[in-house]
Amino acid sequence: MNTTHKTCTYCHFSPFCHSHEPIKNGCVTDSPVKKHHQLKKNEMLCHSSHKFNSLYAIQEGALKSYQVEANGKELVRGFYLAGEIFGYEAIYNLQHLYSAVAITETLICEIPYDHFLQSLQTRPSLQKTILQLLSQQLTIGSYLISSNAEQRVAAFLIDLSKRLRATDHYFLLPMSRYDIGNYLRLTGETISRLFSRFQQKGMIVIDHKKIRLCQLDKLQQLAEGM
Amino acid sequence: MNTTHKTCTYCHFSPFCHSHEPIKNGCVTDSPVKKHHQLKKNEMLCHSSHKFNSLYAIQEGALKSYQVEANGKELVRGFYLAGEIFGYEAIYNLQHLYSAVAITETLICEIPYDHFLQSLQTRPSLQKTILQLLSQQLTIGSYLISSNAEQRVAAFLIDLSKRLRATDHYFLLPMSRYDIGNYLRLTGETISRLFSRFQQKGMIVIDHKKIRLCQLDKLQQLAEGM
DNA sequence: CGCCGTATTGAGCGCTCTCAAGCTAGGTGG
DNA sequence: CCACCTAGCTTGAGAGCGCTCAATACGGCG
Repeated sequence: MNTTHKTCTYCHFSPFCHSHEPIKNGCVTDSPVKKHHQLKKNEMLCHSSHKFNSLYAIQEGALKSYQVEANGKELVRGFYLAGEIFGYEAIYNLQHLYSAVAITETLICEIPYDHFLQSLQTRPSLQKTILQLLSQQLTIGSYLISSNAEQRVAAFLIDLSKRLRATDHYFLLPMSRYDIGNYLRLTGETISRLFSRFQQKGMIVIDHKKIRLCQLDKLQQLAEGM
Repeated sequence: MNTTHKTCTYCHFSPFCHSHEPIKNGCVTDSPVKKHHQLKKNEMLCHSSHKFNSLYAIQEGALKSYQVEANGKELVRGFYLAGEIFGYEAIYNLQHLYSAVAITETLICEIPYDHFLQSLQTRPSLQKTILQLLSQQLTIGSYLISSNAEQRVAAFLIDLSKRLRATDHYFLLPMSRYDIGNYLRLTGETISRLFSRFQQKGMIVIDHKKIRLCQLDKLQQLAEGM
C-alpha cells in the first residue's frame, strides 16, 4: 500500500504517503492509508450524520456530496474528482454534514483521521501542507456566488476542465445535467439550454458527456460577467 | 499584550494566546499577536491581491470581505464578527483573495502567519484546534445554497443571531440591507421587502438596525424550506 | 435647517423555473 | 438482429420570483 501508484501523481495527499523526509522519532511510519474502496456508480461512500472517522482520497472517478433538506429535496454540495479529498468538513464536530455517492466507477483511499493526525505529529513539515489544502478548500466553488446562470455555468466548465487536468480542454462530464444544475442552483433544463446556447455561439462543442471548451477567453469573459 | 481581555472570551484564537500547556522546548512563548488595529467604519483592513502576512482576529465590531468583479461590481464574500478570524483563505497561495473593510468601528488583533506557525510547532495540541477551526470555516454560509430569498434571509438572521451571541435574539444589524443582499445574492430592496414581510407575519420586529427574532421556530421552518 | 446616505415601497420586466412532450443512446430480452 | 424499455437529455410555453428603475421617506450629522 505504500508504493507510488500512477493515480497518486496528482493526489493532494501524496505528501502524506510518500514523504522522503527523515522520520522524527526514529520509527518507520507506514502509509496512513488504511484501505481501498471500489465503488460502482450510485454506490454510497458515507451517509450524512455518520460519525466521522476517515478522510477519503479519490484515486479515480468522482463523488458528489449532498444533503437532504427538511422538505426532502436533495442539495448537491460539491463534486470530488481524482486527486481530491472528501471529508474535511466533518472535522469540525466529528460528524459528516453531507452524504457522498460515486457518480462514476470510483477508486478511493481511506485515511483514518487518527492516522492522519499521527502523520502530522511525526512530520511537522506536513502542517503547512494541510493548512494550504484546507485553505484551498475555502476557495472552491467561489463562482457559486455569480449572479446569473451563464456566469455560473461558464465558470463551472472552466473549473471542471482544470480540476480534471483536461488536455486541450476536452473531457468527459462525470455528472448529469441535473446534478450540475442542482449544484449551481439552477435546473437541469437550464443547464441543457445553456450548453446549447454556448455551442451555438461556438464556445463549446458538446455531445452527451463529451465536451470541448473551444474559446476559453470568451467563456472566461462570460464567467467574469463581461 | 498577553493579558486576557474581556473581548478574548469568545475569540477563536484564544487557545493560541492563553494556553496553560507547558511549553515544549523550555522557552517562554509570548502571545502571537503582533499588534492591534482600530478601524473606523469603512476603513480598509487589507486589499485583495496584497501579499498575505497575517491572520486577523476581530475583537470588537465587524468586517465584510468582498471582491470586485471584472465588470466592476462588488461581491460581498462574508462577514466577520467579534471572535472570528479573517485571512484563512489567503493561506492557500499566500495572497489575499478578498478585500476587507470595517463595517462598524472595529478592534482587531493581527497575528503574523509565521508567529502562528511557530505556535503550532511548539504546541502540537493546537493542531487539532486549528484543523477544527478551518473545518468550521467550510461550513459557514451553508445557507447560501438555499433556493429562494425567504429561505436565505431567514437562515441569515438565525446565523447572525447565533454568531453575535444575541440575548433573546435581539441584536443590532452591523451591515446595511444592500450588503446583506449582495452577500445573499439578492438586492437591498428585496431584503427590505422581506424584512417587512417577516415583520407583518410576526416573526421579527425590526426598527432600522435594531432587530428581534420573535418566532425562531417559524423562521427555522422557513429557512429549511418547509 | 438642509444635506446625504440608507431604507421603504411600487410598477413593470426579464430570467429562470415548472410542467410537459418528444428525442436519443444504451441496455435487455425475445 | 431487432423491438422495446428506460434514463437522461432537449426543447417549448407559460408562470412567478426577484430585479431594475424610480419616487419618497427617514435619520444622523454638519
